[in-house]
Amino acid sequence: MGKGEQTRALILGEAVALASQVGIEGLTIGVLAERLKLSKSGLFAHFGSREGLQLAVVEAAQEDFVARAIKPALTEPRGLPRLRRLFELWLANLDLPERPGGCPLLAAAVEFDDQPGPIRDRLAAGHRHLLATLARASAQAVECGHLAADSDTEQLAFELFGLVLAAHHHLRLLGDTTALERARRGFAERIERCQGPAASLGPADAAGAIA
Amino acid sequence: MGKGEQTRALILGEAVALASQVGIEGLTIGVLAERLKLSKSGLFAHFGSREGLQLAVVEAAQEDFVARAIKPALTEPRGLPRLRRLFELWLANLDLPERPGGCPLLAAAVEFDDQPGPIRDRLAAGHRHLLATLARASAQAVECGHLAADSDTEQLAFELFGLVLAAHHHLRLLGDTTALERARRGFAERIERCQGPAASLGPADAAGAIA
DNA sequence: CTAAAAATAGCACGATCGTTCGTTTATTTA
DNA sequence: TAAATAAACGAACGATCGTGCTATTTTTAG
Repeated sequence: MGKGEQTRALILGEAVALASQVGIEGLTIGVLAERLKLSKSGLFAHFGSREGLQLAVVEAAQEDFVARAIKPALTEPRGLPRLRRLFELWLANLDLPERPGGCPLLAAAVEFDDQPGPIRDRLAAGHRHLLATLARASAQAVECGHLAADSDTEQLAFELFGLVLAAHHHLRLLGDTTALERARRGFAERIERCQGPAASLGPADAAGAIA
Repeated sequence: MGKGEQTRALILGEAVALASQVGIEGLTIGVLAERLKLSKSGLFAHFGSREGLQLAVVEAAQEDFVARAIKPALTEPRGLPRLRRLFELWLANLDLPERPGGCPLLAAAVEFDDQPGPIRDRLAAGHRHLLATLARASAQAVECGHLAADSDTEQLAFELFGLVLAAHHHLRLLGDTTALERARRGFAERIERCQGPAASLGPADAAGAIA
């Protein structure tokens, strides 16, 4: 790795942290350069434009999320355990100490949801990817017999997304530390509903899936 | 109403619409003045500072939300009908034609959730108020026998919030027009869970509550 | 070790930001 | 209608924004 990519990565690390507080639109080349003790122009040269920086920040945050939440979840066995792990890691991502402002991607999604351009496109793509990952994990849980065969996995993914958003909202705006626990309860009870009387499992399988 | 308050209201109307697209932080006195064909300084005088403008915009948006969603819902009879109406009006508020950027309060909440100050305080207060309104409506539904006596109304309010947030997210970022329908399904099924086998209703009451 | 190349710094630009101030126009009051 | 008050304007300020240049330093390659 050349020196260029090295400092570029260093810049993006600080930029993602800063963006978690002030948002992607609040990111400023001057402030970022001052934090890193770089010159504005030196920093600027790495990205060619402000939008280039913003896009790079979004991509860095997305890669970080994949590395923190999605990839580790894949070590769990398919089905409910993996889905549960995914949800838990996702929640953990809302309150990282190195992200003082919460998840920068959620903030960016709200900031750019009505401003067409490459940033919005990238955010939407990542969003779709996460949604698909959730739905796939849910579908695998159905295949494994952990969830009822008639479960609507896309609806489930939608609602899990809602639980995380609500947790983020409550945690950050209200400082409500019970938010994460509420989200976990919502998850557990929502899953339970997919295992209702229609579920065609042996009791052993069902117990294993719940534990 | 003197001329001052009149134009002040006019300014805030345009400001709320603009803020729905660019956010509260994206609001600019210059741009706002140009849209209204006012001078920067003339507009500025109404609020004393940029933060004063931002705060006024938040308050105007909150009052508008109360007038659009909460107050009309109170015309419904207590209990489930009122809760249902509240949820429906809330969803309608996400996609108003005069708010091209969606709900400005949700956007503002994300923007300011980590920036202490009067704006954040005001947003948090409104948030708490809405949450309390949801929980109260749910509690009344329990009293009326529309929901099971052991329903956790605060947990319910939390999850309903999540459904709305998910709908907003999907609708605006992905342009997914099925998002509102997904939220409605989530609502219906979540309510159904509060009417489960533990519910001590006569069948007539239960049918009336569901219809 | 030296020359080519890459990375960073320094400086300046036009634009826009929020804000101040004095003036002018519009509105209300007497 | 005349005086008093309120509202809106116009110009300017210092600061900061993103960005384009040219130098200077640092890293890499031969």
